[in-house]
Amino acid sequence: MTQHLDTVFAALSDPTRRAILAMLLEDDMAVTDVAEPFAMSLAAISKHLTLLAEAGLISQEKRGRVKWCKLEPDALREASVWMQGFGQMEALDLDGFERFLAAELREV
Amino acid sequence: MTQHLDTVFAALSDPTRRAILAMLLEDDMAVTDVAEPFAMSLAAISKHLTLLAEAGLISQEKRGRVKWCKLEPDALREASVWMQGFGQMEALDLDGFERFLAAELREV
DNA sequence: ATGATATTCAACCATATGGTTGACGTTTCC
DNA sequence: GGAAACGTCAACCATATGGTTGAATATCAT
Repeated sequence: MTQHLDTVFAALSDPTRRAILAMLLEDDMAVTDVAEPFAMSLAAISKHLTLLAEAGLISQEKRGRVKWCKLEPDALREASVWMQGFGQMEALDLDGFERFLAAELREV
Repeated sequence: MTQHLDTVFAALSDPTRRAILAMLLEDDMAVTDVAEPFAMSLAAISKHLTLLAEAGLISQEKRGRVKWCKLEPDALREASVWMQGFGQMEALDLDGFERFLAAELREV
């Protein structure tokens, strides 16, 4: 599990990859279309996409000669949970965290 | 802003650094005490701490010959906000977080 | 069949990262 | 003053990362 966090956070640490994720938020895209706005080679983008897929942040499905890239937002959840823990807890106070969560969930 | 996100996510991508952050959740610590549970040199831990400080995730204050390290959880907020942008975050999983944190600390 | 399109592969390069060791400057204590 | 504790610095090493280019592989269209 912590190894998975390694790859997720490493994937998020590059601005190109974060921009790609933001683009995929709008719609699924082919590799070539993902690459279009960037000032770098298609091969470089292809590598970035492979990395994102290995981190589970996107999935790729090949239909014909086109490989479609799809955002997988659930992969961010584990990392988000990890971070939320630091944001809300003053000390290692799981009771307090639990109370916070209960309140948070009631609001939804 | 995106440059700051680069350094925050990169800092979080290393398991040693995440373990250090988890330790600092409990209390402020001196560099030597942070290093104690790890099977690596003090110099290596010192470098990790420098990186965490540069990312704003911790602050360091020298009092006498001891340098105290303090968690700065607010630094995670920008990154957390970015991730929330991908929405569809399901309810936080408290049990999962608790298990994860225990595992993270055990790994040291 | 030919040619264009979509994507990856392989080799290469420069730089960053994570670790080591040993020497070094400070601060504390006796 | 001298020794021990705290921490960093500098040099070094191996590997990872982010990029390039050119060739290769599939697929589609004519």
